[in-house]
Amino acid sequence: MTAKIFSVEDEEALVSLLEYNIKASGFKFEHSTNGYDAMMKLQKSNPDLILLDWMLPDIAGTEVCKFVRNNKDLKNIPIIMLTAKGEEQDLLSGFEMGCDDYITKPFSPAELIARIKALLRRSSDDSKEMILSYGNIKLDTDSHRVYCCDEEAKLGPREYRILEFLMKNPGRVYSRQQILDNVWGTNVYVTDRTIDVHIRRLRKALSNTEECKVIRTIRSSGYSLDTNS
Amino acid sequence: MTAKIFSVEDEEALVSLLEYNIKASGFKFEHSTNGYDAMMKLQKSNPDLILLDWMLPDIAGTEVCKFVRNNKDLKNIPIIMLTAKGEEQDLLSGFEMGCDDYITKPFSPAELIARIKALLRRSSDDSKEMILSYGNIKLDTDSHRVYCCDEEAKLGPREYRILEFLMKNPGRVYSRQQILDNVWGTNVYVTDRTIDVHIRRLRKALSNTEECKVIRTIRSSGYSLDTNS
DNA sequence: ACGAAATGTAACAAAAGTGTAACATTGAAA
DNA sequence: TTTCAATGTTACACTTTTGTTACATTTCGT
Repeated sequence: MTAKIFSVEDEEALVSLLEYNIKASGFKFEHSTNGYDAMMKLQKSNPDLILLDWMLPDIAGTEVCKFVRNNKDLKNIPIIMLTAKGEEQDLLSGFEMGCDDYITKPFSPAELIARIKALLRRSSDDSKEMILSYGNIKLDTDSHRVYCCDEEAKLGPREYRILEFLMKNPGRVYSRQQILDNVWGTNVYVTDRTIDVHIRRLRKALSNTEECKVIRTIRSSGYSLDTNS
Repeated sequence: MTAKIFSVEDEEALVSLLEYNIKASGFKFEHSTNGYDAMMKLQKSNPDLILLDWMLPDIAGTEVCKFVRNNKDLKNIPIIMLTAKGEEQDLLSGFEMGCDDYITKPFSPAELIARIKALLRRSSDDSKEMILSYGNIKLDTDSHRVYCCDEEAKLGPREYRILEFLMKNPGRVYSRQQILDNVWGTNVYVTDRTIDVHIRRLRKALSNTEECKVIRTIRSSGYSLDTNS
């Protein structure tokens, strides 16, 4: 039952850090030092989670990611990408490629382990493709499409992630800080007001009918997916 | 309630910078200028977070880190290490030692504070969802909704927090000062009479039926959640 | 019953929180 | 390159909440 983590990473020092911490947390550990080797080994290994460095000596992380997502045996394995600091632009392409989370180097093992556990938890109780739904809203995590009263709603990536996050616990109130931590990631400096604006955009996109107004404002606390009472 | 930050740092100028910014952000501040002193003081201090310079006059930061991690009372305290720029090697050893985050000198106070807050948030993740109930009153901390005789009661944020506080110990009498400290926070100066007004508003919002009148006044002592005798 | 202290009530102004639109920036696509 | 979509920030309007004050009412000891 112990999960297996597969890392694709060329920096030797980092590999031993990863191996040490991952094993210390009770997971199995395997790894490749380059992309082609990874693609070869992954088939046999069939791990529960992949740690993927975005900059590999041979090919880009995107390629490995694409390979995994196009392989029917591997496509549902969660991927955490490791990026160098300041390469924020990689993040979006990474998420578009189908990565589930990211972490910037250098990072704290505690945070990495926390993210690994979070992802494993998520992927174990989600069956591969999942359709979250609440009221008249449906969100397909597989195709990243959102339907509102049977019409497709067009959301930007950020709005999509916010909605996905809120839909995991309908009714629950999340503070702006919690939304930031979960959608943007920790150690990202963004004004609280930014969330208001994205909530506004989300509401606008989900305003086909009155029935669709499902984002509640809880003054001085945050937002939740709920009837507006 | 306010977190205590313990810094281990020998550069005097940096200490005052730290002290100023940390206090300005509402945290308590303590510090040592060397490793041995720190190890002595930490036991008694029991802070919520440690800021640890990696280069100390007497011993290496690793030693202090190791000491903390091996001490059962201190082992769960998050540690942020301060390193000089470009000493990537330190980072790895630091993380192996169990540090939770790092920051390179020189750093911006804003970033430091942000990281401190992020770590504190993570370590005190008290997202316990529960439904408090007393008599005909139900309070759902998850959705921040309050029901009185099965109807939803609309409370302002302050009233909500007062009720939540009172509901944690039904029957117990709290003085106005205790309510102030717990709902408003310490170091806030507000007239006692303000509480009377909020209690009034709370009662008004919870006045569906006679059954709902559950806030008792204890003359010259305070209020409690209780049957009105 | 009387007076003093404590509490209830209502009204008001200030402060805080939120909604909204407009703008600047950035990266990706054409 | 230009163009466009996504994003984050800011400014302003608007609403709700909040704390204070003044006055009414209650409680309690004498």
